[in-house]
Amino acid sequence: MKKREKVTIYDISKKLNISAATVSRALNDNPKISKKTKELVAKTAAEMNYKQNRLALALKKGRTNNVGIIVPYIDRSFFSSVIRGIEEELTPHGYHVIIAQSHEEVANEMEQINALLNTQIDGIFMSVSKTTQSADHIQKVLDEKVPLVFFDRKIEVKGVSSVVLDDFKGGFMATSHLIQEGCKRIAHLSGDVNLEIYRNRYEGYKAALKEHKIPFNPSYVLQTSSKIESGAQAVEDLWQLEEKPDAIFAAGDYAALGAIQELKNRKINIPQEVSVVGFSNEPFTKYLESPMTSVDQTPHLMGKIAAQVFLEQVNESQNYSIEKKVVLDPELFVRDSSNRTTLNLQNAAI
Amino acid sequence: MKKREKVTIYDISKKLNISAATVSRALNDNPKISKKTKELVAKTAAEMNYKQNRLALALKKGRTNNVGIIVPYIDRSFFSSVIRGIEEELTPHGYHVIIAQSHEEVANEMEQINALLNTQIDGIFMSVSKTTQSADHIQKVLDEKVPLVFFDRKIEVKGVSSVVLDDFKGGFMATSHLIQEGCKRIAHLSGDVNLEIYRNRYEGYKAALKEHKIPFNPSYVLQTSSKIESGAQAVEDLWQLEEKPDAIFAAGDYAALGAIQELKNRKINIPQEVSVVGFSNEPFTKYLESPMTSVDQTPHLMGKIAAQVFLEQVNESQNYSIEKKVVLDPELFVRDSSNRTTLNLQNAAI
DNA sequence: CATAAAATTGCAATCGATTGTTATAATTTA
DNA sequence: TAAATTATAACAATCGATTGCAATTTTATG
Repeated sequence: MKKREKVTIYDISKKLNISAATVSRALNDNPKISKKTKELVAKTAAEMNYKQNRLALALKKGRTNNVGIIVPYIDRSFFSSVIRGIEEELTPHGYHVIIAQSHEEVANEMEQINALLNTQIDGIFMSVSKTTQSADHIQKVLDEKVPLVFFDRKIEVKGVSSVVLDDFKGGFMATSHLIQEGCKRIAHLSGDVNLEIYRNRYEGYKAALKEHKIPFNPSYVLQTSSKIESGAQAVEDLWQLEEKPDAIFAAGDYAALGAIQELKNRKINIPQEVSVVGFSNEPFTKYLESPMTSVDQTPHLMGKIAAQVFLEQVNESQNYSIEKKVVLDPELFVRDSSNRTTLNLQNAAI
Repeated sequence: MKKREKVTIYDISKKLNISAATVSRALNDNPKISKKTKELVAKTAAEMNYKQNRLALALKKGRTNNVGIIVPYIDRSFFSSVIRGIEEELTPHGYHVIIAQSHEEVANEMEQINALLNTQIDGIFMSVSKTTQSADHIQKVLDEKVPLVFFDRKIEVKGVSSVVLDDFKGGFMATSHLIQEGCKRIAHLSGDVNLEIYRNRYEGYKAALKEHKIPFNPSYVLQTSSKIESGAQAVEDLWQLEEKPDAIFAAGDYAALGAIQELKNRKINIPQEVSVVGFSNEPFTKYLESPMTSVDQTPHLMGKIAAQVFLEQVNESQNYSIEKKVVLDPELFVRDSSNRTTLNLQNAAI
């Protein structure tokens, strides 16, 4: 078993008795090289099965054509879809995508950032962890003049571009929808308020109530995690109240699912007695026997746009200080869990 | 806005009036360097915020500490879980994980392989696409002596390690379970027989029938895709038969879901009249109002083990020809869609 | 045919770190 | 105190490709 032996431009240059510089230029279609030489080099390179060593190129050019993506967990539907979007947008441009997980811990986030910076990536995409508060570690990225693009979860850092969902609007749409379906006492399961996205959904919820002159009742707002049990627990708590809610808008699909399960336990009809809307449009929502209404975050598109923002940034060459904020529109997928109107129509039709 | 200026060992060497070689050795704790110098260098490096350029290192050492993973789609639950497993196992060893998608096309698979080889990755993990037949492009990887590990979907290539599920056993377990639940006429939705995994599940199905002396009925076997509609269509077809099945074992969860939906359409009780078992244990299966029985492929573990196999391989230094075949045990998650026994107990209890 | 102009190609430095070999300084021994 | 050892550190080549500048060859012009 021979050792791996790679063919270099020097091997080609020796074989043809020309300089490596000429080989390099020929392969790069440099106008200073004659057609004959170019063809000869191309042919020989092919024969010798030459492959450009992109490592050497990267060292010389100072660009690796690798970008890093840091997310809490890669196997979460939302994140893997964003990653897919980024990969599909960047691959045609010759970039490779390196993924890293923070496991929702700032400490890991910092380590991953450092590790990525050491490998000389050309850019970083990230969605901050729940525990991220300060921007100190982010600053290091900026100090190295590495383009950074936040997606979905961001923190405010001057000079950093971001692509996020209009979570306020998402919350507003979801709540307005419930109001239009005739709900008056809408509870909200809010998710981790440490994250801006959840705060915005909450604000959207409040704004929708206000617009429709529905009084805001603080006891209808519970903070939940993204766990199913948390949603079930919330229903238990809510049902201790005198005035039970007639709708639940959860800032996450899992909490919404937990709520639905607990409501079913209590033999409460969905959506007639209580309508439920989730957030994220997780794949499972549409496969439920009675599918769940949810706000879609267009993750694939988010990834693609984040990639485009990055590309714009690297193409503006020297000026790395451009800051672009993209806000995507959410999309409400109305399904059985909140669809009183259509349901009535259906019933009427029967 | 100054240009990005990185600190190199030369900057340190100039500042301290020593050679770059000494700086390098000092940083690497080489015994030939005095303690004083080491401390001085370490201190200065920290002060100057020096970061080792792993690119230069990689060029010198011939190792990038990057590995590539090629999967059909990264946002499929199974694959993203495997990727997570690989990432978590390799990150502590200083490796970075580059991901690439084949979109189920050999052509893309080849391109991605070439692109990865050009970037000089240290290894490749892959799950072949449905359209992959020949091993020509795989051979290129071996020719370059790059360690390759197949996971889940593989093709037979000498010298390549693999980590797969015991799909035969999975099919056998699923079918045996149905038989134990009292089913006699078990249909099978087989998935793309071009892939070994589906052929194995099918074989497992047949073996279980045989073991329990249940006659094999070819008209109970339909080839489906991994689409929901495909499963629904299969039920339509099966219900044309004289003797309707009393159970369905689908080689994929989506086909199983489609089957369940169509059965419900036809007001057929699950599991009493027809029991259903899927394969993959997709997240949605357990969130269905009546959760679906499915065979779990332990993707996270599969990723971790694939990573371990890779690590063993690179540590065996020169000998790249070791070939390791790991076969993981599937796990059957019995849920409502096939659980007649417990259901009866429950009913009895009421 | 000589010379200027244009077209090709080669030389050598560079990117940043590593490492075998050699040189210098410090320490020990006679 | 001089010679022999040993401990430190410097030199220079290397990994593979790129590129400014110089050199050479070819073609054009007078």
